Amino acid sequence: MKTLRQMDRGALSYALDHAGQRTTPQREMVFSILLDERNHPTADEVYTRTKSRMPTISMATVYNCLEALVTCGLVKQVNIEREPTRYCPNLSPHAHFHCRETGRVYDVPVPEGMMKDLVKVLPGNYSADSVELVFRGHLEKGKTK
Amino acid sequence: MKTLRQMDRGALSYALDHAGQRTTPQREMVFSILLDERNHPTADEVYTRTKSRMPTISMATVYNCLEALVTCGLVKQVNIEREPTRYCPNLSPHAHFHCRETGRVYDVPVPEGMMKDLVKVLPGNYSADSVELVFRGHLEKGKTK
DNA sequence: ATTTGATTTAGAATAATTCTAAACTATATT
DNA sequence: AATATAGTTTAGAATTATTCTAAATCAAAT
Repeated sequence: MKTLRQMDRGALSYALDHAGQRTTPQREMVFSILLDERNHPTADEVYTRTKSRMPTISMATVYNCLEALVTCGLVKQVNIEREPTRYCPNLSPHAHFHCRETGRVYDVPVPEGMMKDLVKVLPGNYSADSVELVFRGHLEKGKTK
Repeated sequence: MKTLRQMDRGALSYALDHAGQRTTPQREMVFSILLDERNHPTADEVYTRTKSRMPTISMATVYNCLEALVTCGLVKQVNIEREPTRYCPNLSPHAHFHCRETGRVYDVPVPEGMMKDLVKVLPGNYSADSVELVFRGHLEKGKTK
């Protein structure tokens, strides 16, 4: 895919505008890159991919764009151990699985309502607005995914 | 508490030995510091506290000791967002709650077997050896803890 | 047409962590 | 007990992801 679909473009402009931010070619491109290959790239990987289509973009701009996308809620940051932050445009509730062998991160869909149920383990005076569930391990041979 | 309790000392020596590592004054001190105040200190905080009782210790040694404790299974690393790694000597299954206001991290005990149940959301070819559950939010006024 | 404010950019700065190599310590071996 | 061996500690340098800075660019509003 070379460019943002109309639907995604609309969602992007709407979300950015809602957060008081402008829609720019760089932000569109970075968002497009994230949607294009949803393998939880790092900022550096996003930079490399973006640069191939928009050679003048800088690393700082990639960070700026990613931050803008996170701020306006279209992208989630995924931090695993001390590794570089990864970026994930999957907005539906899900967990993450981190393969120790390949280092890859996979989305794991969770049953409807599970994330909300988890919050119930918290004592009454704890109020959570985000729940993060990360598994670490390895993929059994045979299936790669 | 000024020094390691006999029980903890034994557990430490046993665990280190089991991992092919020696029991040293520095490792004992760092372990003692972690057990003493269980508020998920960063390496830097551990360094400061340790230095007050063992002024010649170096930062590198603190990192070495923490790594040794993690390797031999007595301490867990807790990574929240991009903040410095924190260290937690609580070995029973628990979740973490990260207060956005104070930055503090709290242990949240979870019901028996819950962590194991969570693994069931994974597809068959995913094999997890660790489960991490982190809540983020704030503490309601009134109770501080 | 001009002002204003946001965005992009390159490069410098920051900060947590890891690495390096020398000094030290403890254990094992003679 | 003396020596060799291997693990540990130490200070400081190196690394690296990320943030900061200030100038240049751009777009919207007056």
